[in-house]
Amino acid sequence: MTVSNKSSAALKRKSPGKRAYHHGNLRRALLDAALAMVEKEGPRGVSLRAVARFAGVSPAAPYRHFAGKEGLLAAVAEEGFRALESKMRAACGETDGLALAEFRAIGYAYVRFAASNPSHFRVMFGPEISDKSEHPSLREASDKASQIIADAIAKCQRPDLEGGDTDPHRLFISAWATFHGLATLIVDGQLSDSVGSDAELEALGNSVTDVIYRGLSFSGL
Amino acid sequence: MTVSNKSSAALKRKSPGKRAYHHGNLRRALLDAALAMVEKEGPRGVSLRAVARFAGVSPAAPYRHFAGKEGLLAAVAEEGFRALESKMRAACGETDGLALAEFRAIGYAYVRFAASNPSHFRVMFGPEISDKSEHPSLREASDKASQIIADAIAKCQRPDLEGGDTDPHRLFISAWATFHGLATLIVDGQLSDSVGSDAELEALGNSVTDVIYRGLSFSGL
DNA sequence: TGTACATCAGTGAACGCGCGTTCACTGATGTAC
DNA sequence: TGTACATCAGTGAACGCGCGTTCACTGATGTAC
Repeated sequence: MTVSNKSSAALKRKSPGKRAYHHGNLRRALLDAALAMVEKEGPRGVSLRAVARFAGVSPAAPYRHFAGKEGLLAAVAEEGFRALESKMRAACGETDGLALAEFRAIGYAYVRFAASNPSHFRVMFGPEISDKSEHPSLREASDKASQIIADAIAKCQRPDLEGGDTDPHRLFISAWATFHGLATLIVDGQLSDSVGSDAELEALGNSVTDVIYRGLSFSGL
Repeated sequence: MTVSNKSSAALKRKSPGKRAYHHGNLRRALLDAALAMVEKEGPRGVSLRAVARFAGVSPAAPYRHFAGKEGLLAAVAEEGFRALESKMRAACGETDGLALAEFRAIGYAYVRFAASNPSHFRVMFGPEISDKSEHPSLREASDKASQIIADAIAKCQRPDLEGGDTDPHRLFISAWATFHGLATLIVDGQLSDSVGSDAELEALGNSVTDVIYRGLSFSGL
């Protein structure tokens, strides 16, 4: 996280003690700093000045890389959605390819992503970015991540089963809501009594994913 | 919401045009103002000065009624938990008393509360109140509300069924996470495409509650 | 290889602003006699 | 019923602060010749 991201070229040029005028990879450093501050204060507590200070740079420097405060947060969120997408894809790939296994892997990946990256998660779903449509690449990243869940549901579809709601969009939302709810409760610390360890998180994640999968099994899936 | 809460005695005393030195029910007015501002800006965007301004009162006046900004927000949250509890109880009371019906009624009441009172919901679960244990009456209100869900789950318990996780606490969390997830997605506007109308909200609420109930039916409930 | 120069990524001072909280105060209220 | 007075719920000015953003600037970089 706080690893120096200076290019090796930059490292060769400078003696390590001396502060460089050019940072090397300020954009990356600002994103990391923003994440660190979200962790401490929550998304609304982030100030651009503090992020710059944290990165060891003047208050005006971030404007070379982002349109402003909201631009920085949108970039953080976008990065988060991309990471979430790749985690879900990876989890999917580790299964035997059965629809059920994929579904469970995706749900658990979603929850684990939130638990391991609470700052990202908060920015991704928080109210700080007032209008996502003003950040098209963010919107795109977010859509691609949702699509994975929707696809997994579609893949589970078994029209031979009966009973319950069969509207695929509502079933998608049911699944998403469950993953998202557990993720949110964890990130907001509402379950700190119940998820002290990784093992407990896993037990809980599996249990919840089980329940929702079984619920969906009745609904034409 | 913005109804005047002056006591009738106060109204008798003053001609309506004249600004009273004493407000009459400033505490109530400040809570309402805070809610209105959360609606617009999110919980972190609330400022005590703006709340006072909104209530037509000087910046120092709120300190007669609350310890400070966090005190005000804690009072808002506490009020929210009490309202949620009473909604869930009322919804429960309208059923025929069967465990299943109660469970569904409670879940739907939870989601509808969030959809109708997004400001309250955000403050109740947001990170603004850094440490709930510093506000004992808030904690108490929150615990009483959770207990209703936990009790409903316990009432559903049917030890004759087999399969799946049977830890009651994890099952409680599964149910809560699902209700909470749907509520959160709605409040954060993630589902604005899907829940334009009350009818759609009801369909979705029922669908999700169904899914989770059916999932739980497999788990010793 | 050396040099002139355009471009880029920073600086740091300054702007106007709204914030939370404290303070001495004052006007209204209600109660004891 | 009238009045003195304690209490209460407000006022408004002031404090020090950190914020987002703009601005003219300067030092570093890399490229063309």
